Amino acid sequence: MKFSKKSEYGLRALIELTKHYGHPITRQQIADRQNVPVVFLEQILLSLKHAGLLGSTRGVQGGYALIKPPSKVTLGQVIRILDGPLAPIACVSKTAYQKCLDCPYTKKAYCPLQHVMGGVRNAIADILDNYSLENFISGMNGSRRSPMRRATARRQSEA
Amino acid sequence: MKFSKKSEYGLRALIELTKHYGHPITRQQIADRQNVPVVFLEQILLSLKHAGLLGSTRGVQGGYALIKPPSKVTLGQVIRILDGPLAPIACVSKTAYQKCLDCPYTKKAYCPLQHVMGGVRNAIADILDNYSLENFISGMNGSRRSPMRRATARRQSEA
DNA sequence: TACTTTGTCGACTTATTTAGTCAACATTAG
DNA sequence: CTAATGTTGACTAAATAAGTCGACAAAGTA
Repeated sequence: MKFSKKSEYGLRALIELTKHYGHPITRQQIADRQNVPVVFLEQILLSLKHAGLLGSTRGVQGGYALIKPPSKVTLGQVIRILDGPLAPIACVSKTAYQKCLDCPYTKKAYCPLQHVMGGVRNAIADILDNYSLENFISGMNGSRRSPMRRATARRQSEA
Repeated sequence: MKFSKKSEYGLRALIELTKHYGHPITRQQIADRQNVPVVFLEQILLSLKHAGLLGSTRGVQGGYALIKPPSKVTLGQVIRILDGPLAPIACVSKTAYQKCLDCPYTKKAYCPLQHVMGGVRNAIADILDNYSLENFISGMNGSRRSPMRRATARRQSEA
């Protein structure tokens, strides 16, 4: 149940890109500051570009830049681009539903696994789809006003 | 971010074992009813046995049986046995914490990724560690008295 | 123009994990 | 004894993850 390095690096790259919103920065700068392998990072940046989150300019003074407002990009979007659906099993995904072929329960409502995993999927998506890049970088300093609070305050105390 | 087939099959096997709590059933019966490859299932049952959840008797009339009360076994336990930690990144795991070596943020509190992923980990663990096998099989019929309700009712409506 | 800096693309490699399979063996009931 | 069952460890094949490489394209600068 882990996210891949791709997602991790991608999100870390977006920290830098969000900080520099409005100005392009090079892969090399991102790689250095976030300590990720530059040639692997390249792949990731390209994926994010093709998905419409980043723009790029070539040549001297070139680089990548975030082209969507940080408040409009959620971590859920980013992770889906780089890692695929959030759902722990395909038959409870809302963005990439797939019927599970070997499941012995014909009716959705009768499958205990689907029941509980649907809950897990929603819990994950509820956090990640409501957490923007703006929230993301502000979670870095001492601020406690991020939307995380609303979403997890109760749970934190129980877990 | 998926659970492996191992976890899925293991949980499905436990549906059968919980239904037959008190009496051993054979791998073959479990495999047939839950539609999983019998030789792969074997591995899984052994892991669950070594972890202390199942007992077994050999020979004719033998088989596997759940030896812990269904109300005392949580899905979180089972998944940790078969799939490892629930946390989406190792540095937020409570049961298998590992420092992330390439993270540029020296202080835990300053890492945005750790901040949000900690929330995700707690959301997942809160569901799975509070969901027992008893709840699991009762989620199968029309019952709406499972603890899932408390944990996810609000979230469901938002996601 | 030529050169340097940067991004673009596709193919390639390598390691790890997943999802199984197999064969030999141990135990128990009848 | 023997048939049914669990036990163990090694093995394999396919997929995925993680990362590399080389040739090329564009944009600015001398």
